[in-house]
Amino acid sequence: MPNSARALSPSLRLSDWLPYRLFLITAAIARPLEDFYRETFSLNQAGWRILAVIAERDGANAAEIGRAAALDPFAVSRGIAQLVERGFATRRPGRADRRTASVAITPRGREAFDRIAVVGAAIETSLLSVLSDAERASLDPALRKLAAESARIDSAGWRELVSGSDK
Amino acid sequence: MPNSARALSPSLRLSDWLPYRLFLITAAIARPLEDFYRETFSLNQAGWRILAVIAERDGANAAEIGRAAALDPFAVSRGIAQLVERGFATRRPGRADRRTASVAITPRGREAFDRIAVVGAAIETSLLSVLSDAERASLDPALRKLAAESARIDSAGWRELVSGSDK
DNA sequence: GATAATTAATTGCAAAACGCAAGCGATTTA
DNA sequence: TAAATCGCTTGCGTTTTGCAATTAATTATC
Repeated sequence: MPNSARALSPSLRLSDWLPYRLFLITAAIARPLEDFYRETFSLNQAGWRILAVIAERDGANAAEIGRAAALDPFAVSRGIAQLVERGFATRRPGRADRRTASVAITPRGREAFDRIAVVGAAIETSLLSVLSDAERASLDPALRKLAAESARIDSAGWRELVSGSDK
Repeated sequence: MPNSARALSPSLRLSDWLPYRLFLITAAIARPLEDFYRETFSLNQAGWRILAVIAERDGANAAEIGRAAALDPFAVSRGIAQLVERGFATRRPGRADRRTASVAITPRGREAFDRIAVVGAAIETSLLSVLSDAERASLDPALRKLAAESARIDSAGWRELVSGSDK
């Protein structure tokens, strides 16, 4: 293949581009859920994500939360402050290393999480209901691989992508 | 099934929850690309998304751009302003209806798009390379269906999700 | 075992992004 | 032709972000 073909059009066909398609789906899903927890509990996205993390991993520290919720340390710190303010979480110094924060969910926080989770579960059910069994079955491992590869891409940074033909 | 079972634990297992998994992948992919176009062309997310839309659909108006890029009219208007300021696009009144804006990409804008598209294409290639042929084949229709269903969920709003067992 | 270096997390502040009311032509409807 | 509507933009107050600097705790060095 003459390389002029590529030079003429790297031509991302936007509507076919995988990251774009994932983005549109993710954005459409997130919107109604966000409306719900904002109106109902005055939580912002970071607050909700952190709440969800500590609902599953009670007592996590800020670094763990950040990793699980894709938030930088600043956002985590502010998000925790919001949850504490709402009475949804408590923050105490970690047992072993007192530089770390141990963030625990409160009963009120658990209650809020459960109510948001109902909506979240309904969204997931709706989504899965339009897929065939075969699609559902192959989606899981595919997403698992995509998660691993996207994490690699993220940590490697764009320079790796732009320099020579990788791999 | 006694409804107490459900009341006890709607228990979203966060790490298995489809919207969460999609979100993590999308966020990880978006980060390095955003770093690239921010550092290289001083574009923000909205600017890049609009640029990508007009690269494919030259002369689109604000409403079309908004739909394709998941942006509200305010964000579209400001994003266009940013592109015009950078010399990447021009804004003129529409031919038929002069209330609408016709946004065209300039040669400089095309050039910037092509350079960003190279990085974007590399990301996609990387992602697809970790999937088997079978996974790649079933991913496309699955995402198509998920896109349709997520759009429906979005436009219906959260009230539909929380009220009675839907469908 | 004092001191320097590193780490985890937070705070303060300036810059950027956002939400929304109001505005302005252009067009459609009555 | 007057009123209503539409497509888009602007202004402005609020919120969110990004980052430097800070604090407190821990680890490494001599």
